[in-house]
Amino acid sequence: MEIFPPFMTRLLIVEKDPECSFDLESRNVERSLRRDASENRVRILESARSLFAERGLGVTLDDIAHNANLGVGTVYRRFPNKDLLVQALFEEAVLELIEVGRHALEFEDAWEGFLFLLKTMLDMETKDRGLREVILGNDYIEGRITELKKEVGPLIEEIVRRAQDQGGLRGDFHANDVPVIAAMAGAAQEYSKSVSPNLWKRYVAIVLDGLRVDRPSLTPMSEEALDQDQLIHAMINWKARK
Amino acid sequence: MEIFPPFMTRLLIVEKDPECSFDLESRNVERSLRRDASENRVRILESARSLFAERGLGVTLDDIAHNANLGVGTVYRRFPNKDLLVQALFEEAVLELIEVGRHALEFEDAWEGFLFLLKTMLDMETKDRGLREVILGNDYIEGRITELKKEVGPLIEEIVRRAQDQGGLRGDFHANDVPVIAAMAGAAQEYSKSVSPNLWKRYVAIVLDGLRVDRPSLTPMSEEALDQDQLIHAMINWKARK
DNA sequence: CGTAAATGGAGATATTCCCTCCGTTTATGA
DNA sequence: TCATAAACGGAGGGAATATCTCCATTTACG
Repeated sequence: MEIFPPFMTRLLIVEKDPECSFDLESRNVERSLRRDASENRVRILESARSLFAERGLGVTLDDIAHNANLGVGTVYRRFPNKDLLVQALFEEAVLELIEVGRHALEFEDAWEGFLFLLKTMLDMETKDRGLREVILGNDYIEGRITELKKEVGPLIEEIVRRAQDQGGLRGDFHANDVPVIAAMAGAAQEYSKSVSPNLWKRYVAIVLDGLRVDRPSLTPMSEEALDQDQLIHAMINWKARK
Repeated sequence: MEIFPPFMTRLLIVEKDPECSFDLESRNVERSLRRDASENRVRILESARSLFAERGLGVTLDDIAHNANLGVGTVYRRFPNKDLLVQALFEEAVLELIEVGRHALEFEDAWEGFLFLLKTMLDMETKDRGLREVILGNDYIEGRITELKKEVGPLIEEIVRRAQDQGGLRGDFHANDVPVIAAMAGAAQEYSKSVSPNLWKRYVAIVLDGLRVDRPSLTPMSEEALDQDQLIHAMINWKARK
């Protein structure tokens, strides 16, 4: 009687071994899974991406399964725990963040570089609550993402130093202020997103005016403040929670 | 700035019957409760005040009971639901907020008045997470507190207008920006409180520099930025959650 | 002291989350 | 085409958490 080991072995490598997973192309993954399984894996990732972005890492694998019109068993078979799913989804985003930092260093005008960094970073982190939690927090990301995150700090330090040396950025600013500012922008976003999804930019403009040395003039704010009605709805929709 | 000044006597007024409670003197309430019951009521309120301040309105009545070394039954007998407890505790604080607004209007220098308002308000709201949730949100406060909150808005509008007329505050600022800024300060506080409880002031200083027209110089920041180690611990202690 | 008031906290009820198990369906290569 | 391993769905067990009640006991006080 014949046995069919190729299936088993390849599957095990692709699914379980954290060392190798990064070297594998998605094509390999698709080949080693049955067609339906491979398609469903993609649907899981898409479902997770959108739910994480909208509601943060707190969403359950059950939520993700239902959102993808799949049974929970299917999701748990593919991603035995949330860490693996988070890693699969956010590694790329963190890499992109590093790229953003590198690019910010290439600006001739260091203040412009700093601006680029902050705005791009905050844009990514306000649009995607999951990413924000990955960057600012410590849950579900043991392993590779934690390592990648360590590369971001020194880049920001360098960007900040350049901007200060050239006299654009106030001297008492510190690279470690960046994550706190990201947390603040995130809070503005969470508070107002139901009525004005880009309102956070208004407050970033204010903060940037507070960071600029000898600013020539006030930055015009692109977003209008909330009106009375919007504020009331923001209050109602806002959930504080733990 | 005292958040809960002549505390117990006022709170004891509000016992059970919403219709007639305001006619009762605190002495009557004390007389109508047995001595031990009356003492325990105070202990419940103290326990709730400290837990709400620390962890927000999400704490359970069971938590509050245990923290007060009382049985949960005792707490539920005195405050059948959380709304009543929240109302008993925070009505006073909201009244004080209104007082702060009125006082801010008395400054000759309207920018100084605005400064007083924002700093005092944020100080209260960062020290007391429960108060922050009462002000920014809508849960547990149906009734009198909701009514009181409506008085705050117009005061802020007046303060903002004065400060803009006198040329200190940028013209595109809006009274409705204040709660969003409070949410941001709260986020900074939640993010860093475990390692640097006053760090939020650093970011308020930056924001204020961004709000001031023709600022003479940058405001010196009273708080140092987090160092590497503190940032790591802030990340670890930070819980995103819903 | 007698009695009504007050107490404590076990536990009923409900919800939510995590994850497994297994009967059924499906893809696939022989 | 068909046998078979892979994959699927989702009911449901178990753990955690919250809310609120009940009542046997204890306590204050006229």
